[in-house]
Amino acid sequence: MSKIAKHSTKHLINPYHAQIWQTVQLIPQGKVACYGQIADLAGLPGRARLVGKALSKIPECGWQGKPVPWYRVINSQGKISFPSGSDYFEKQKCLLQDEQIVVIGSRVKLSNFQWKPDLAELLLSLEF
DNA sequence: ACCTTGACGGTTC
DNA sequence: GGAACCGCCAAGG
Repeated sequence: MSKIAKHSTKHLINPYHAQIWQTVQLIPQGKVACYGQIADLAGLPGRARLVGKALSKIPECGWQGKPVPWYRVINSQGKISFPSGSDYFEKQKCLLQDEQIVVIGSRVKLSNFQWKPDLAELLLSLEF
């Protein structure tokens, strides 16, 4: 019986990650958000690095039936965090440009494209 | 239980 | 701009 408990623990969804995935799903298309911004909105202030971790572990099929737009998350300097030239870098850049977001080099102008949710919007969509 | 790693952030120079 | 430095703290070894 102890065998069963051990086995199931390993496959539980990490609640921090789930919360982050859910928050990332709120970023509207055509907008971007910073790692730290997502951490704050997800109720995990100061844990930007955890957001990166969570994004790297998004399930193949998305979360709760919806895709997680990981590519809309960039760092606080407005830059894509992958090393320029890497596969992920190029992929993220393409996906952003597909949404009419202007990417120069590795930079997006936050003053033009950063998502700024208002209070009402958050209260309606967040369930925690 | 201890140590290292990070898709980060802010401060400073 | 950008590079160095430090704070942060969950995850994985």
